[in-house]
Amino acid sequence: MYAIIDCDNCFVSCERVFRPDLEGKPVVVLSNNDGCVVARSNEAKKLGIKEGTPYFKLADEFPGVKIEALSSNYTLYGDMSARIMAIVRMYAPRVEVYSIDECFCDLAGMDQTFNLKQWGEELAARIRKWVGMPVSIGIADTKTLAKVASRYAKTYAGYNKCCVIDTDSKRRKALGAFPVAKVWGIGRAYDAKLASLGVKNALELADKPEGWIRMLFPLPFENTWRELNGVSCIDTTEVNTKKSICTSRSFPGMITDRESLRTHISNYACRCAEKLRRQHTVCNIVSVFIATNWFRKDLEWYQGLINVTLHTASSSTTDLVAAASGALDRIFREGLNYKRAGVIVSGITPDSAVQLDLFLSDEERRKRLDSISRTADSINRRMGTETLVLAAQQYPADPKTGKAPHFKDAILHNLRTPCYTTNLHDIISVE
DNA sequence: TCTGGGGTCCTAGGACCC
DNA sequence: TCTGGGGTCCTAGGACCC
Repeated sequence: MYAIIDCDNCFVSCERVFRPDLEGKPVVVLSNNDGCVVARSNEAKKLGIKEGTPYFKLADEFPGVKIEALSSNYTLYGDMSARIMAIVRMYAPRVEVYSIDECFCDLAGMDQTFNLKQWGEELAARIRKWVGMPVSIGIADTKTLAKVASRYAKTYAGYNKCCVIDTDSKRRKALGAFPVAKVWGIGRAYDAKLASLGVKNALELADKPEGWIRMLFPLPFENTWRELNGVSCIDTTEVNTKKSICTSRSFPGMITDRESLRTHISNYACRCAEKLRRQHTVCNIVSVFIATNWFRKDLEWYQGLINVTLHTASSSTTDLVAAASGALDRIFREGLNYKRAGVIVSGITPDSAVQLDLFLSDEERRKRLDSISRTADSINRRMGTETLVLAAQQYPADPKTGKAPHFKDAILHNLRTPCYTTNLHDIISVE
């Protein structure tokens, strides 16, 4: 059996823990640059606010409605998430953190010893009490069915935050009332195709013969179909080393000059290098992309993407920044208004097994990797991010203050809330 | 004026090899 | 009229997830 523990409206709920005045109100949390809605409270969902709605359109679409909007505060959400996962680990031996707001537990063996319904209700109550986060728990034979169960737990108060699907009759009943579009692994495109084939609910899909699935759908879809029929086939082993790492941003305004773009790209490459080192890996492909504003139909649309192969796999900031900077020059076009850029690293392998560069001694490589990047990592960990940066990462100084702005300030967060749990200055005082 | 960021896997098609 | 068979690698793009 598997359990999924899923936070209810995660980002909004994190904010409400420290802002109880937001209870019962329509609340949304916004993406970077306060761009669009990424999380909604139940009240906001009820109003009909869709995920992904641009913030600037909210006022037009909902005139006269008071909607509380907040910038996203990932430091807060990450810390709350870690606390929740720590509690889950007290309740189950094998926990797979699937995303910031949900995790799977492999309950093999526990189903004989525990009353799973009671176990889930207790866990949900404990998380609510200790962290303040409402969670919904689904338990079933497969992850896909557990997801179905968790949605029932979320929707109907009668389940007391935990729904268990442990018999075939319960499975059929649950799937029969479940729209196929809400099944984990079925998105817009598959839903449209299934609708055209006359399949509306999850049970109708589960009851189709295997040959029908194989003929009409690609491989991964078959796993979803199996899981709906109670055959577990979505891997449970947690993948903790990523196969590709991306750092990208949209700019609050538009950028036309190459050197500003280079500063941003250098910062993205640096972030990628840090992420590589954190998972003890190196990469040998560095990709850079730049793009103009897709939404501005009045301006020329351009997207440039290029891959650069490194002679020696590396996670060194200097190597990656140099590669990304050179790549930028090959795709940059004069006279355009750039809105978005990013760096992707791939070809990722463990840093213990690096193919040596013919022209670089092992000692030299180690020196580069360890002495510079690792030292910078430890200084930045101790003194705060961006205490030590490459000159290439430095933004031009503000003429008024004489200080160079930080990378993390290049994004708008006008509605940001405090880092209640991770910054001493932000701790709430109660009078 | 203002439209996010970070991942996974699979497939189709083209260039090239023998 | 009729133009093989079997690979690899790369790129671009599409599907999905959060």
